[in-house]
Amino acid sequence: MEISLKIGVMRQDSRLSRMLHVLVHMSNATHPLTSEAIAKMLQTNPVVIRRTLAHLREEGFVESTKGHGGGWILSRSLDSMSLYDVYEAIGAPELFALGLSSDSPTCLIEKAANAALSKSLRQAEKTILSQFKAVKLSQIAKAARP
Amino acid sequence: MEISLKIGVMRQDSRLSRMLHVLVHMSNATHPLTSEAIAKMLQTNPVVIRRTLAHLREEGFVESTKGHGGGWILSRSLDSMSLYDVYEAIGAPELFALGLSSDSPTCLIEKAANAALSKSLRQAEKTILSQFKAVKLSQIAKAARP
DNA sequence: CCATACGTAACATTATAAGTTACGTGAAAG
DNA sequence: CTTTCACGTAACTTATAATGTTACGTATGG
Repeated sequence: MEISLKIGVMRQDSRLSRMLHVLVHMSNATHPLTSEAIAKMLQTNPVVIRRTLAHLREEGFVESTKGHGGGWILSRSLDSMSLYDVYEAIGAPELFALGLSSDSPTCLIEKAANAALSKSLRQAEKTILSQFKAVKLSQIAKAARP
Repeated sequence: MEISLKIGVMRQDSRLSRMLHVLVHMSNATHPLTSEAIAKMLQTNPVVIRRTLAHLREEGFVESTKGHGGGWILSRSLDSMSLYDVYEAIGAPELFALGLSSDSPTCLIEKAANAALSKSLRQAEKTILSQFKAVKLSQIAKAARP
């Protein structure tokens, strides 16, 4: 008898969540963290880690070094990084799962329906992004201390 | 030579958008609208229409009749239906494309990161849903009149 | 020179909305 | 009563993007 719990498969983009997690770990580390070690933390694959962290490196949030003793380190303080910064760094992925029926509808009704919907979503986007800007990673680190 | 424009494929859930569109059309119609006619409006397949409208029927927003002259009609006024009502009727689908890394993290840092993220998202959810509640379909219909 | 660790291309997997096919049921037209 | 229409629904396929995996190249420290 096999008791295999199929753990909640994510169909949503979890990169932001993962990067927040990693960055705080990095700030606690005294040595560079290897992709493999990070992958173990996040229960995923080293290549996935490298891929996503590469974006953060491009934005100057982390640095990577090769070879012995290499890995990933923070290049800025958690206090200088907001949730928004990380979100932007990974490419500002789509926030919403709801979409419009058509890009450029000719039907007036469709236009009006899309307008109503996107007005609400734009408003919510403002809410999210302003909250993202208001949260520094240092706050997360602080909240994680027992 | 074939010039086939691959029109923007939606990877997001467009059911809400589509249903808003359909319902307003229904309110203007003097006869029941067939799934096929609706599918043509929305540039999709009749079965997709029946599937989604079935939810609205269960909630008492529309009725369907079979056979000659059959199709879909509104059973309530657009003025009595909010965007939120439709959203709920189709099953209150996931609003956000961003997800958390794990359902029940044991890592304190992961917990803190997820908490920060979901706090923002919950706030945004409130924004969206309260806006959905504030918009009646009759407003969309009105906005669509030239 | 060898082990380590990132860089990256190429490919496989997965989940879900969406699309499609097929056939059943019921109702109106004749 | 038979035909046609239109919904009801099961079963299957498709599409897409994040995710996962394999493989190999490159740089670095010992």
